[in-house]
Amino acid sequence: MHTHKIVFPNPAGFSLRDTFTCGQCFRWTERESRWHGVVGEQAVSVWVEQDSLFVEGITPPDRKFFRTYFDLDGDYERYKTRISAAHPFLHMACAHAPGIRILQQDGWEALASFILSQNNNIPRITGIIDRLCTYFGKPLGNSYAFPTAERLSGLTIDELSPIRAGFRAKYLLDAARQTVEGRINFDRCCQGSIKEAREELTRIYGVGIKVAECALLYGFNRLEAFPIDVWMARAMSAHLPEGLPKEIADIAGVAQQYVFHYVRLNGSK
DNA sequence: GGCCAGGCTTTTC
DNA sequence: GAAAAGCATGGC
Repeated sequence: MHTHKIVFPNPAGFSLRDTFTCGQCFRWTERESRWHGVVGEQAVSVWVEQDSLFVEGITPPDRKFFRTYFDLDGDYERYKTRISAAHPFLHMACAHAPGIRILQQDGWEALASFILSQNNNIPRITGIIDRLCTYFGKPLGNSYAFPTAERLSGLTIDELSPIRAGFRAKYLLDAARQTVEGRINFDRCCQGSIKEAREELTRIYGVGIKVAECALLYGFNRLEAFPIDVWMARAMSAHLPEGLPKEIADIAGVAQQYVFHYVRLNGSK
């Protein structure tokens, strides 16, 4: 089958595995040393060879889109330097930080995904989202797009039951309906103050601070968002009881990702 | 079988 | 207001 391929210089230390499995996204799987996923309506495979990052699809992958998606213009060396300097514990977390980059995912997809993440574990979240896409997403060859808010907004709880989301189904439907009705201002999530952005999202039934912060960090390019889940809460009380140093408030989300990864691997001690 | 998982809403004190 | 219960599901 004929395919199209684009190539980027691979950023130093960038790890697809760490980036895709660190809990920020749920739709990438590894097969035969390549990562397969759907972004928007593009089903692609991605891999690293020597110093190059390849993105391949049936249709030509949009170069600018993927440059943004992988945050290839983000200076992660600079982020690590600043975060390391802010606190000894952060210095250690950075020293163990693998090549994670914060993906710039679609806002609606990130919002919906993290609504489904609450009081749940990553393997099961992945399963629910996989079923959600298979049942309700637009078919794309062998895979499916993430379903639109429009599609989901017309469903009932019963119709959503095959995805086995449990009590989260009603939250997802409220998010879809409010989005379609124009009650959630996505521009404000991207460009308003972080407080305004939070208010915009927590208007949704079932969206609290944690889910809002995740959606903002992963889906709305807000690096200052700082999600605190049970893992982060343990790490913060053990190592940063005074809170995150304010001089890195603008990149708190990046620090969060390194700490989250560190404590999941090593425990909070 | 109890506990936990990238929590939030509702109820109760 | 703070604390606890209830919520669906599945892996361990």
